[in-house]
Amino acid sequence: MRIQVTVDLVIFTVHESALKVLLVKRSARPFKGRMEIPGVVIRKNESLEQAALREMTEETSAHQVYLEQLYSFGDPRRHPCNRVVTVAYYALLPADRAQQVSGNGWRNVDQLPPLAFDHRRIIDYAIERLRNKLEYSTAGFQLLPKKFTLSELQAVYETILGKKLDKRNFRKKMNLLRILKPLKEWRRTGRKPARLYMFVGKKFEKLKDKGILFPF
Amino acid sequence: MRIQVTVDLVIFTVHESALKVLLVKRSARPFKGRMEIPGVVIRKNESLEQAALREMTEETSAHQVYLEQLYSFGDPRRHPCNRVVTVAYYALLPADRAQQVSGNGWRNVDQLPPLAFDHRRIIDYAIERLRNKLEYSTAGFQLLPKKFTLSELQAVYETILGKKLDKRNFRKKMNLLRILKPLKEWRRTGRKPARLYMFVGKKFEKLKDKGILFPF
DNA sequence: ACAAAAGTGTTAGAATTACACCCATGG
DNA sequence: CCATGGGTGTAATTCTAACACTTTTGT
Repeated sequence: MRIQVTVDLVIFTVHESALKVLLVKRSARPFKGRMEIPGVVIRKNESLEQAALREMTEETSAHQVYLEQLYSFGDPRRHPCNRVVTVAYYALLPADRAQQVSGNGWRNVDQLPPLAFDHRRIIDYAIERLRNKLEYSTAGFQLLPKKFTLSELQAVYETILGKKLDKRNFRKKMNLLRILKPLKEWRRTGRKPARLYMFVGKKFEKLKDKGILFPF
Repeated sequence: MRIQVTVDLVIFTVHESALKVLLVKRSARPFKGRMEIPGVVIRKNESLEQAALREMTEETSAHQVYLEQLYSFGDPRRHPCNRVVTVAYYALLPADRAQQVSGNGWRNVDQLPPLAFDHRRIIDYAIERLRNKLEYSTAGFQLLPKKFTLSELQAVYETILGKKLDKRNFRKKMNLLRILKPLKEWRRTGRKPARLYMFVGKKFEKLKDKGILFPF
């Protein structure tokens, strides 16, 4: 039977204390003119992940990003005309690199416009996954530039989890984890200069496997 | 481009202190004669989940089972002839109902024969997911009959996690969770009769959302 | 009476949580 | 000199993990 397989991408970033996703405007029917998340039809000789990376690069020019398969959506009525099964991925783009993305596609996840297909549901599902992932992995670091302050890191956690965290407990925990390297550099944007840190763990490390959990 | 979409099923059960998966023998090429996990090509008007349920019923005659999407595998070389993207699901079949499955397809996950395609990898991935799921959900209960003893429940946990648990701590935790209803029935298979319990939580409840975690 | 599995509490250590003040800088 | 965000420690509580003996039954 004739089925089209696509890969759709929920690309997250955090900016100005808000979790944002990258949307693009549909130029074809159906849903012409509506916003949607970026997607591609997979090619003959590429894997699902390769297709996701290809689309990621096309939309953001970004390489080396955190990218993870989210879920596959295959309801026969999700596309009004054809039968399209989509394998959704989500990606985390550091704030500094998100600024370089051309166009103006970043939308606050709390203020999404009507979207094409079931893309709203896909985004909702991705947010849920991201929240969970934050607690037992180092995904949060993938949303920050290479060098960042502890306040910036905490702000990412607070934004995604949607709640305030205690500054001292947060820092204590980060110290314990031993995945941050303090640099001899300070950021002088606010009043008192803030120390910069680098993430030094492995990119996709599961902290749970080491018996470590973020207790937030 | 022409792609076939299938749904493959990793069906788990626990029997005689071993985690088992249901395998079937391939009757068609390629890999004719090898064992594989059950799979179906999706039909025009069914969703992915419906296809998974259809195959589940076909193989086990079981309804009302725990079924969850696992991951989608789409490497262009995973099928030697065609391009096949498979959406893998995994299911948990209670021990008593697993005995009623015709044929002799249950294999210990520690002693898997060579499998067709990338099915070995799919099973390995499903095991990993199941282990994780056990810790923050009530998935473990789905592998037991409606009524069960605490020792049987503990055995399921020990089997899947691959390690011994402390009996008193295990029971203390189960008490705290308040998801077990003690019955006025006892099982008289061993020496001292063991009290039977029923699971009374919601089927797919995420205990984490209630701030509850299995600490094993 | 003995073997086998059922059942039951306590305690030490670890992790989590709540909480308040001083510091360095720019304006 | 003051407003702003950076930075730091302790104590109470909760959770986890280690540990051994008694009970009940069938043989």
